[in-house]
Amino acid sequence: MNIQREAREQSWDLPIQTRDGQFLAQYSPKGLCGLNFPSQETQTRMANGHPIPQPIQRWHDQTATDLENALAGRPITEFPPFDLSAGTDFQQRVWQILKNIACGKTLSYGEVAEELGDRKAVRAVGRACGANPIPVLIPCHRVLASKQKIGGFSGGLDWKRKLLVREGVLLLE
DNA sequence: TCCAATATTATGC
DNA sequence: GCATAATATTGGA
Repeated sequence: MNIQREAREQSWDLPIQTRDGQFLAQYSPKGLCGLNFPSQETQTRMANGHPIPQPIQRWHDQTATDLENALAGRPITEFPPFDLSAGTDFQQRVWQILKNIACGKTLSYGEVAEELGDRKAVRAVGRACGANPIPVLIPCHRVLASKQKIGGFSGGLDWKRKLLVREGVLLLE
């Protein structure tokens, strides 16, 4: 694996208030690089007093709009730029596939693995999904286990169920 | 370089 | 249904 590690780049953390709580978006100079579910930590104000560059403010507006749509189960048409350079090649390949899953549709871990060309990499796919830095916008919640079973979710299974129900996806479990 | 851990899946009991 | 083996990738010792 060839991951070039640079000195810590500058980043900005900005909160997004939704009806489901306050999310926390993280930006690098290249784009959106992280999104956190509401928690005690995201309640604290992060971007207080720091100057926000104009492009990042624009990305953030887009992110906030997208997040509202995603939480409402509506399809997202336009994304802010993503900075996925923190992930490995394999992970970025998986995340790319996830972005292509239409709203209301689901894939199994095995199907994602087949898209990658290696049917046996199902387990690695699950691992890559768990490492997804931008849940909801990169719809890792649309990846289920076989037979429409829920599988797992890094942000908590309640979130996964809630998101899928709002998109009209029916689960077995 | 090796080893344990994983958001899996297919198979056998 | 539950236990188990097979399998790819990752991160840490």
